[in-house]
Amino acid sequence: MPRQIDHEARRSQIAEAVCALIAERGVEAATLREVAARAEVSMGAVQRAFPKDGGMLRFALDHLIAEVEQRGTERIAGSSSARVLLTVTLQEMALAGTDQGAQARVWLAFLAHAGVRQEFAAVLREHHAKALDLLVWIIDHGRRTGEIRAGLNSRLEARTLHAVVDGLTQQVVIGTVTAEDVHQLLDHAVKPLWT
Amino acid sequence: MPRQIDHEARRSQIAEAVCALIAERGVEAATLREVAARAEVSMGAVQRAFPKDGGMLRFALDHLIAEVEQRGTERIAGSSSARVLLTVTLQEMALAGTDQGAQARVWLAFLAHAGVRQEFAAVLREHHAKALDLLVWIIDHGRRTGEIRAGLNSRLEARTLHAVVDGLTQQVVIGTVTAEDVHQLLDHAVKPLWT
Amino acid sequence: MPRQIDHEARRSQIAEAVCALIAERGVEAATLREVAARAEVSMGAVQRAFPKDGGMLRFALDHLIAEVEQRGTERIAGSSSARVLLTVTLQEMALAGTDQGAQARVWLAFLAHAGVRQEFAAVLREHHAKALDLLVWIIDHGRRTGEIRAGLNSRLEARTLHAVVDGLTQQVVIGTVTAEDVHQLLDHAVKPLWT
Amino acid sequence: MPRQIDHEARRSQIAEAVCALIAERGVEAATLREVAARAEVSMGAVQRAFPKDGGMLRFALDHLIAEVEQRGTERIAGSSSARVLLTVTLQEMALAGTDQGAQARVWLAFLAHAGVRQEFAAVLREHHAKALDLLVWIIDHGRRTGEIRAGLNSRLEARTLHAVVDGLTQQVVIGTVTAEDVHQLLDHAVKPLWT
DNA sequence: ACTCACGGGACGCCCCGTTAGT
DNA sequence: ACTAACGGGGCGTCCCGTGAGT
Repeated sequence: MPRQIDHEARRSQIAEAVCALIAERGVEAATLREVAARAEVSMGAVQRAFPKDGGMLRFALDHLIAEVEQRGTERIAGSSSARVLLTVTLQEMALAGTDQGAQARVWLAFLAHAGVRQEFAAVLREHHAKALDLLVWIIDHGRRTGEIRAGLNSRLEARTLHAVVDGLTQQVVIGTVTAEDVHQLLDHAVKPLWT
Repeated sequence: MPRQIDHEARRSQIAEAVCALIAERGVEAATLREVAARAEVSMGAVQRAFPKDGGMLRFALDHLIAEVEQRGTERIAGSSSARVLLTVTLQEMALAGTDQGAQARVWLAFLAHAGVRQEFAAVLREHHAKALDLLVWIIDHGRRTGEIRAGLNSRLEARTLHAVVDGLTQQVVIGTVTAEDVHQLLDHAVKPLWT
Repeated sequence: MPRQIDHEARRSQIAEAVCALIAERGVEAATLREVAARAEVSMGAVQRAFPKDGGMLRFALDHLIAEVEQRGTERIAGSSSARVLLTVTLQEMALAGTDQGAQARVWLAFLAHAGVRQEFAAVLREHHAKALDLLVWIIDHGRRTGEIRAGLNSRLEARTLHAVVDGLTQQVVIGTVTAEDVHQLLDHAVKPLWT
Repeated sequence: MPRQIDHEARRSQIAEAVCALIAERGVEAATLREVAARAEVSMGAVQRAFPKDGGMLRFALDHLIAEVEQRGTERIAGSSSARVLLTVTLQEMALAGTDQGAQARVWLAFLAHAGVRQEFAAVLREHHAKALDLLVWIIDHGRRTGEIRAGLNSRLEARTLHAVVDGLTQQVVIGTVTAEDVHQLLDHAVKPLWT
């Protein structure tokens, strides 16, 4: 079924274009024409890939999430230290890497979009839950390894940390923090957890 | 002098309409026509109030910020306890009140918009700085009153707390936390500060 | 009744403005606002002077015609030579004077307008008839003085000459003839008449 | 190739509509919307045919000129008699045919427009020169065939005749002459030329 | 008498998603 | 599979004539 593979690749290619467009000019700029031009593909091809217009945006969000998750997964691969796991995960979640400005902007764009379109909020909630679970798991893991203090509510800590990274993403976008600041602030935020 | 009009009131009225529209359908829905209809005003009146279209959005943001700031100011009026000051301020900053869902959505919309339009980012940065300074001041105040532990970097703490409230605003919008959750999480986040 | 006089002066002043506007930007530019601004008068004053908008244009046409006629009258005053009378009259009718470019343009504008608005055509017809009668009278006068050949149909000659000057006005406007050319062509056109 | 369209035909169709509109309500009535409606075409189609609005009017003028020229060419086809050539040509130039009232009005409208818009004046000048050359050629031809008297300045005669027809066009528009009058006047105007 | 503000209609333009015809 | 052409909705803008209020 070779066609299917091409199809998926095409969708990814388009999703990239969508994200690029959103990063540059906002969600509303992700129109059929613009996307086709940016992806260097014919308009017809885009429509074939995404019969419904909304589907395109939706897929782009999924694509973005997958991208972020994979990037995080890669960076923590092989680590068993809770400290490393937690630090790296939070950094990745904050989208504060020097090459992630666009991603952060796109993320925020989707977030705002979710305020207005239910289905996107649902996707975001799902991702949020997954990320939260990961943090909880890491904290629990740290407790087991002794790196993290016992006697704290791991879910509560995870939620707080998640809030921090989300807040930092915003600051990255408006430009009040640098990647370095983010690292420093995250270090400070997790400090109370270490034994 | 002919027909006298309170221009500022008119602008505020329009700004309200703009925010309502953004809350419901996003920044892009805040077109001249829609705004005029929503504000129950003629299109011509809107244009007279805001000769340049961009000015309207910009003013709406200023209006929103002023609204939020005033609401915060009112709620902390008369308090001298750092604990109360800090708690209330953070709650207000998080826009988590049960009647603030719309405000939170609008805020996020502007945030996303700022990712794409420099001038909005500047406004947001300015507000951010102001809020941060307020937090720093409160923390320092708490230190003076002995409510807050000495030996901590108040700016660092303030930045962290600010990040937390920003993150919580997001969660309010996508619907993963309730107002109550926010209060609880904020309490937890500030706990390390108290003596 | 001093008020009435002022009123008439005001109307003339406005008519001048109307003509200036038409000369520069066409009939459609003669709006209430533009006229008021150009005449350095308040909009209200213009409306008081011309309750109906159409009346303004109409008056301006009358004004223009009066202007042209007076100018012609002045230039032929005192002449009894048919040759002079005819030559000067034709020159004036052609609106080819070096300072009459604007007048010619306005004239053509009204002409075109008359193609679309009956009442203006009527005014123009009336003026046309008057001018024609004048030419006939001059020719007959010339015959009586012996300057002009007998045995020609004066009305026919007058109509032809009128057509010539009208055509020349057009050429003045589009810029294919100079004032000098006009004089030369008119001389040539009347040559067959002289004894 | 997708849907094939004869662009030139479309443009002509639109030009017709433009002329019809101008004939009825003046140049200013030739707006995108009106033209589209009159040509029974969508606004988008008009814009595709004439990306710049000004181009539409300009093309309409070219179209009108071509129409007039072609009509003249057809009527003189096959004639070698200078008398016929000249008479017919002048009649056509005067736009005095019973079915040419609209054309005459449109012509005048463009003429007035040219007083205000340089580029139209240029087109008109060009057409004027061409028509003049034709008249000169016919007169010279008549001299060669002996139909027209020698010893006259053909250019001067041509210019005079041109002025006459232009003037007659005006009179057609304001309604002071009939088609018959025009023929009679033209006959009279050319009489001096015949041997 | 004057002027600011008004409501609104129409303008040119942009560009959207779709369709029809290779 | 591709794309030119489509119909059209909606944008911001302009500015008109009118009227309410000094």
